[in-house]
Amino acid sequence: MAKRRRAYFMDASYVVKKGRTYVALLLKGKKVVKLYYRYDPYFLVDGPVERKEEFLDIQAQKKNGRIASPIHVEEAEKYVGLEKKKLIKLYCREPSDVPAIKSQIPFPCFESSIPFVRRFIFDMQLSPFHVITYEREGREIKKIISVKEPKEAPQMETLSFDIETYNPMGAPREKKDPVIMISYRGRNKGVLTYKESSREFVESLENEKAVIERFSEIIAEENPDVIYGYNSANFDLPYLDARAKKLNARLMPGRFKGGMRSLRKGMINGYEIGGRVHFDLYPVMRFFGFIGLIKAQKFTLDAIAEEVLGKRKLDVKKEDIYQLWDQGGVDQLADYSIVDAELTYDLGENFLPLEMEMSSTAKIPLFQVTLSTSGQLVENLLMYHAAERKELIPRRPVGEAIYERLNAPIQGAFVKLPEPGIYENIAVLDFRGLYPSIIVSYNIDPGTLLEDGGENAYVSPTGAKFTKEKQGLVPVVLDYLVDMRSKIKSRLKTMDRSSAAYVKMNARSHALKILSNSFYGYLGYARSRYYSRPCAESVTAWGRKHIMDTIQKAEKAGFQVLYADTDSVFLIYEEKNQVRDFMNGINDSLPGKMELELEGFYTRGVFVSKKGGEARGAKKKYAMIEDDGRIKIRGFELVRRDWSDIAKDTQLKVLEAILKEGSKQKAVRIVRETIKELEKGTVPLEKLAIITQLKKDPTRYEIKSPELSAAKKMLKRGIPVERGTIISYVVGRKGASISEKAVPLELAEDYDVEYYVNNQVLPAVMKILKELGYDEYSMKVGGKQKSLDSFF
DNA sequence: CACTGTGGCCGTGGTT
DNA sequence: AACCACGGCCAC
Repeated sequence: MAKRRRAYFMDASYVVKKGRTYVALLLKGKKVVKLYYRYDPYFLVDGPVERKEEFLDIQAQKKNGRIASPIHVEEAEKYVGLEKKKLIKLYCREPSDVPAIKSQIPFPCFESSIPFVRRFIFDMQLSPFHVITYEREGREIKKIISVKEPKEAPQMETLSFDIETYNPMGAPREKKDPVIMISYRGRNKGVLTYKESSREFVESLENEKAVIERFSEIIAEENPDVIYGYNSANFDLPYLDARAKKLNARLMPGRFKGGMRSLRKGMINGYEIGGRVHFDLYPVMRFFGFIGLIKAQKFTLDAIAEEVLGKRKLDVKKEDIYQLWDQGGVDQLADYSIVDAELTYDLGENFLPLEMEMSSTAKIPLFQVTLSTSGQLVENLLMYHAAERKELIPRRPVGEAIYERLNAPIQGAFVKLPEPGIYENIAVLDFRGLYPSIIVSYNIDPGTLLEDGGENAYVSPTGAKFTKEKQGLVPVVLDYLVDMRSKIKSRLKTMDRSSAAYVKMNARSHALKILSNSFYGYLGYARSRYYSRPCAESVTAWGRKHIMDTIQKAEKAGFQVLYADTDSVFLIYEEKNQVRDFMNGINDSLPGKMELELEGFYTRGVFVSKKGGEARGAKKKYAMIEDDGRIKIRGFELVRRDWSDIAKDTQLKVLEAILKEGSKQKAVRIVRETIKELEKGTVPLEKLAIITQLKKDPTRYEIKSPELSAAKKMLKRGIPVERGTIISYVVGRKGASISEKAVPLELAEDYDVEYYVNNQVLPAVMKILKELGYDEYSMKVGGKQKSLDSFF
């Protein structure tokens, strides 16, 4: 007797039982359950449809020696561009049969490399965290009746954890060095260890094995849906796993007896916990840093917690941990450990709503979303909607095709050269979501691109034509995302900012923005299934056309156009209403979803010249002050992490003196004072650190550089350095070249005054002070400025 | 192997 | 001194 039930769809995996494939769905209703759905994997063949039965005779040998054959064949019809196409649909016994059978087929195969669980999500049109209504018999789902967006998000149970290890040699060795503490924070919080402590939150157990087993019990008691860690996929979980094996300890962090499994997903390492979501904050923070959502100098827990939460870790050095453990510092260590678990928990709670929205928007289960790149999110969403529209999903490019794409870059945006100087009354107009709005308005899609002819079409400045007859996949999906976001944004304005609903909707708005901003890049991404050079070229060509038209019209209307970059124009105005009238006029002439917006009015702004000298202005470098006193700074050294704080702080003070107070005397005084302090030799080393990431493995560099030289000094001291490590270095006094002088911050003892004056502070401020008529000499010896002309 | 795209600035160490 | 390649980070 079938029972009808409703539950949130949380995650899915698959199992093969008695030679048949079952999708295992993780569902959350009153309780969390795991139920099974019979579903056969399949793929498509572009071959002779009338002889489809012959494909059933294929016998393919798998890697494990077993023979695989298709179990069923049928005809399928799919759209390819604007045409319909007949294909052969071959069903297989289990997912691992697909590549084997495919390799025996002498015709083009499609949709064979889509992971089976994703395939199921597409075909059933599931969304993570949506509510499904289904009929079940025993542990089996017989039918999925509906998938609906719930009014309320599921209440997620969460738990964070962190481990401390004994580390007399610096880095702990998993064969020898024990786990000495495990801290956690969920509904309860605490620290597990095997020495005595006076802290009430510490639970002292008999030995390391008991600590690990007690941790398993705690997880079972708390029963979290999500387990947070910080770098836990690379360190904590593999380490715990290795120790548990060595000690023969029972480590069962999963549900339904699910184990742990390490997996590589592109460049990112993941560690799966069966039946729960392992949410490692570290790769997610890297991703958010990469797309500019968070701004952090480093991606350590300490740095991110400070940036995001305004909280710091306790001050215990990693290399001192074993000494604290040995020398009666268990209480101190426990305090340190529990703060780590709490910070990780707070970060997790902070980012969980956004990741859940990314998950349900991109149709990728949460664990996978935490390991996904922008390209994978867009690709998955497009495949999901391609399945919905019965469109054939294009294959991923391989080999030579990728290199061809990489070797043929696409012309990008237009940037207008600014005239250096100090200006007053600047208005900034910009196109809202320029590239997405172009894609939607001109129906740009690989499938709407017309080969030749075609009457009813948009013609791009490159000559490419896009039909107006049928809306393409990319424009449809993008239109939906952009439209939903604008609706959510207006709803948000009426909502109580502290409510759970607001947090969720705000996260969704963010998720939609991240996704929609990635579509253009994905069209030009060499490894994209939907790569299209004509499409990507048309997007930027239309972008250049619209911004240049706007500049031309602004000049015709009597404005001086100071600067423009991609989607924005900077005008010098006399009356604000003239700017608004001009903008309205432009908007009347724009097609579809395109819109020019007023970004803001600025009372004063600085544009500087390029380093090379001359009067040529520098692009992408300016500072402006708004009517309300807020300062907007772009491109200057002070927004870059690879400049020292002493240079950045001085540059900021100089800009403020000029923009806020209009006082060049004050600006000069600030520079002279900074130089004096540097010469005294009393500036703290932290203010002199230059932060740079090693993007390659340290052995693979062709050239010498200060950061590489500092990295080598770290390696010599046994501090690990690898691709991706972020190096902080100070230029010291010992050595001939700058590289030789570069010393990692933690080993630095002194600094080179000359370097910090001539290569850091002065270059940063002189660009600005040059616009006021000063030269370098006058900064150092306190002489008079070259020119007495006053700007203000 | 590689993190959606192109345009742009600039430091460092090297060559001419 | 002028110029270049490499490499990193930022604007959009």
